Amino acid sequence: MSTLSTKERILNTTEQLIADKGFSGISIRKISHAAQTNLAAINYHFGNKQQLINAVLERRLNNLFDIRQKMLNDLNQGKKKACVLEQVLHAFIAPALYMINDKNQGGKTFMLVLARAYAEQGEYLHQLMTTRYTNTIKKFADAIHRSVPHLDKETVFWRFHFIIGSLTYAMSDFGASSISKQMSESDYFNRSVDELIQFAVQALQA
Amino acid sequence: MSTLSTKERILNTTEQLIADKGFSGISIRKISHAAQTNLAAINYHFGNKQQLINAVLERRLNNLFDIRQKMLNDLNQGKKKACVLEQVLHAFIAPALYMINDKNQGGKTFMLVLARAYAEQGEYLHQLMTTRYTNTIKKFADAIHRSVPHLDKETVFWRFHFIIGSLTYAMSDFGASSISKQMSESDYFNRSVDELIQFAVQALQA
DNA sequence: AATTGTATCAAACGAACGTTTGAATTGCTT
DNA sequence: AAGCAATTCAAACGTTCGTTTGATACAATT
Repeated sequence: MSTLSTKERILNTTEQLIADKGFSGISIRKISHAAQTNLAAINYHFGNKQQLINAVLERRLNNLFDIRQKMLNDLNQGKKKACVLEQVLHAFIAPALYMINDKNQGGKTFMLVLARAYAEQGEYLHQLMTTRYTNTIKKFADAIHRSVPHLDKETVFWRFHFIIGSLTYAMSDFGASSISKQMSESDYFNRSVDELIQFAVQALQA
Repeated sequence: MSTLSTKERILNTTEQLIADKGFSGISIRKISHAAQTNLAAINYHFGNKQQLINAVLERRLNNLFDIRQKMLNDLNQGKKKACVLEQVLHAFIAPALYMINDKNQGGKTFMLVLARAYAEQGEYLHQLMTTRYTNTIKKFADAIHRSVPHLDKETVFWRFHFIIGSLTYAMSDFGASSISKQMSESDYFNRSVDELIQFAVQALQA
């Protein structure tokens, strides 16, 4: 427990509090108390509140997009032309949903954080997508288009957009886990990945 | 302008401010000032801040679900057995997106409010869906299932869920309107409705 | 005209907020 | 052991927040 540095403890605690209470439900006072540190420690380590929030988001997003990029690269390694739609979508969707099972990191917690961030930190996320992660996103859009060449580029763009929406919404529900309590949690995850990918495949194959 | 009652002015102003700044960006001080009324008037008319927010959400949602229910009823009137998937989805999706063009009401504004509410007022929305609007939602799920009887009920449930996610995400983007500025606004809306419905149809027809 | 209920207003309340400051404490290097 | 930088801490700053209060203005009814 206490092997974690103060900085890491603040990051983890902030992530958990955002997941529980939302961005509007946190304060650096609550965070510092829950992280068992001092009020000023947050400003010392992160500057101010917004920079702390940014750090929480970027820590996980960097990891998520790294994994996505890696999985897409592995797909393209064998054949450069042919792209199986199902595999491309899997490389995009699965890392997001499987972060949840990563017990070492608070993956499930971050799913809720990310879903909330789409509404409450939209500007900052949009900025990230159009700068740091834009290359990866473009590569995925290209790969999808290559796998369904009969669709025009604009339609692919729209549907990829809708799929991202479905994924975001699904992630949000995982945190809330408001439906179908009859399954075990891991069954629910696996089923979600399959259903979401099948959903996306069906939506893209006209 | 001033023909509106103070109560209506407060509702409209609150809606606009939430769309602009998010739920965490509003205060009853800012609202009362922007609505050109007094601080205490809000508590007088609505009780407290949360009840004001609830009133903003319910005013539009009641209208939205009324229209959805009506359109579904019109579909079922002719034939009771056969349901065309495309029409059912249209009855669900179109009212949400066409609220945007309703200039009399601040439809477009509310789209942003609703998208934000999914993340920031999740508990209250979920409560609304499982109480006041549950009948309408069930009827849509049934109608969809009847139109794709070859899919098992659980798959339909999942995919309907994903479609709601896509719709929510799309609505959120309308407010932000961050993409494809080349089209006119109404063209963009109409294109969105068509693309989203086609997307949903494709996703549901295995 | 007097009365009654509705609506608006300025003022004040305590609480919680983000940030800053300067002193204490720790951990590492010399 | 001394010195130095990195870290932690208690305390305070000014601001903003939601809510309450009691007085005032308005409208409708008797």
